[in-house]
Amino acid sequence: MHVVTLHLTTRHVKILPMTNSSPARRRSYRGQSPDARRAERRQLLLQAALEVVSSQGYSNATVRSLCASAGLTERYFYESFANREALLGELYQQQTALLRDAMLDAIAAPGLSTEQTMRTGLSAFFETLEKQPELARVILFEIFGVSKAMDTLYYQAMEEFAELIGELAQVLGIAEFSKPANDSMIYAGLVGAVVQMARRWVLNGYHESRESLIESSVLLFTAVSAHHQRQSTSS
Amino acid sequence: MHVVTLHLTTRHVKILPMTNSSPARRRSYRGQSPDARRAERRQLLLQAALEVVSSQGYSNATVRSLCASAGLTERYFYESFANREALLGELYQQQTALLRDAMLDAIAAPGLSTEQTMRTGLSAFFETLEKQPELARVILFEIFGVSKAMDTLYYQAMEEFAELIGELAQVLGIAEFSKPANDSMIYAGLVGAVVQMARRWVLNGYHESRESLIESSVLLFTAVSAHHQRQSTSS
DNA sequence: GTAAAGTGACAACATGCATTGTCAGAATGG
DNA sequence: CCATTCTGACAATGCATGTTGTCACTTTAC
Repeated sequence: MHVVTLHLTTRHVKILPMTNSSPARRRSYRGQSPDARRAERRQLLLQAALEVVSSQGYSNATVRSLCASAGLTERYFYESFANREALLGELYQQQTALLRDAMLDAIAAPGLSTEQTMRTGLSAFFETLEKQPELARVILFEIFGVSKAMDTLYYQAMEEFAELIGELAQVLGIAEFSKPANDSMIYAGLVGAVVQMARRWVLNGYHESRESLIESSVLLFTAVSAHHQRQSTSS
Repeated sequence: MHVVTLHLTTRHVKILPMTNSSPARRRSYRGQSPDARRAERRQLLLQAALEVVSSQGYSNATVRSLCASAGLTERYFYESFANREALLGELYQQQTALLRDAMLDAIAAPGLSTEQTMRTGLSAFFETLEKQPELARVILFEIFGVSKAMDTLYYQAMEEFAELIGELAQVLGIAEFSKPANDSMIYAGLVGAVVQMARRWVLNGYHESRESLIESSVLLFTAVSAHHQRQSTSS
């Protein structure tokens, strides 16, 4: 349903060692094929990661605790993931995709004005964070300082959101600011602003109303948009 | 020289065990008093932390590596800091204070207009980050995910910067936005925007010119400021 | 000169963790 | 029924680290 595609296809698939002599046929178990069982275990681990990381933090999300939460043993962890970091990366990309798709689906509605598009997208952003607090914690807080690879994932995600805003700006006809300023830098700044608002919101236990958050963030966007229009008409 | 004072006086001072029977007189060494030597070692450790953390990351800043970089042994580490985290916290607050004071000193110049104040403060911000890349790495990147306490320090610092902007906004007469929006939330957003721009800048190896960064961030501030003035005059 | 404080190198201990390996028992297919 | 696969519990290994302790040596004070 969404337009922008991501390049996040680095799934870890372990090649099972299999001797050629004995075919080692794979059985179905509990009425499920081997692949189905494996996929189910993988999902259990991802769900456990969401729970443990969002509640205990990344550093406490040890392989043991993750497996305990998933009701599985360590062996099945390494069946689906090369290591702890791989699971966390997968989790982050999964949750980021959820948030992104929610926003893209929201602004895909036809016939929206410029401000309506901003408001709809930002509304979906904050609504997702409010209704899925575990997602919020993972995306906004627990991703940091895990590893270089995870940091890279985070900055890529920020850049993607900034690029998305840039594309929208072009479509909506508010791109290209005055020369000394840098368009993509401004989009990055807007993303940083909204994310910082969201962090503050979550950190305060969602004390403010979602409406307030939406209005505050829309104000930033409209201010920048209006500022641009004034500049281009006055020159 | 700066106005805003921080409440960061949680220095760790270890009480040396001292038997009452033998006075255990403390000697001067290498022409320095015991306190001077201790202070020097403490500074060596802070300097080492800046170097190691900015270049190797926090997780690689082990007690051993920190001591090796400082040319001291583990004993002197625990003489000045209760643990690894204490040193990191001290380092972060030290570097944050450097950045904050640079900005406060810059905008303390008398007779600045609203936009000049914004530009001067932001200019000092980016200039400090450019001329002290180790400070930039520690403040913008390596602080994350270290511990709950460090996260709290970070969010406090962000909040302080937001409050500073709020105070400036009041002095400059651009405070109080329309009701549904939240003033302090908008200030927090502006801080998040500038910080995100700075991260992107550092991450790209300071590829863009500092001027470009300043203009982009000033544009955000002036856009919000102008938007506010239009709103208050039109109502 | 000498006793005590200061120093530096490094061992020792405890801990926690990722990752791999073992093994007995349960479930399956034929 | 029975060989094989699958599963779960958990031991074993290896590694890195924080933190404390030891000890020989150096410098100071008197």
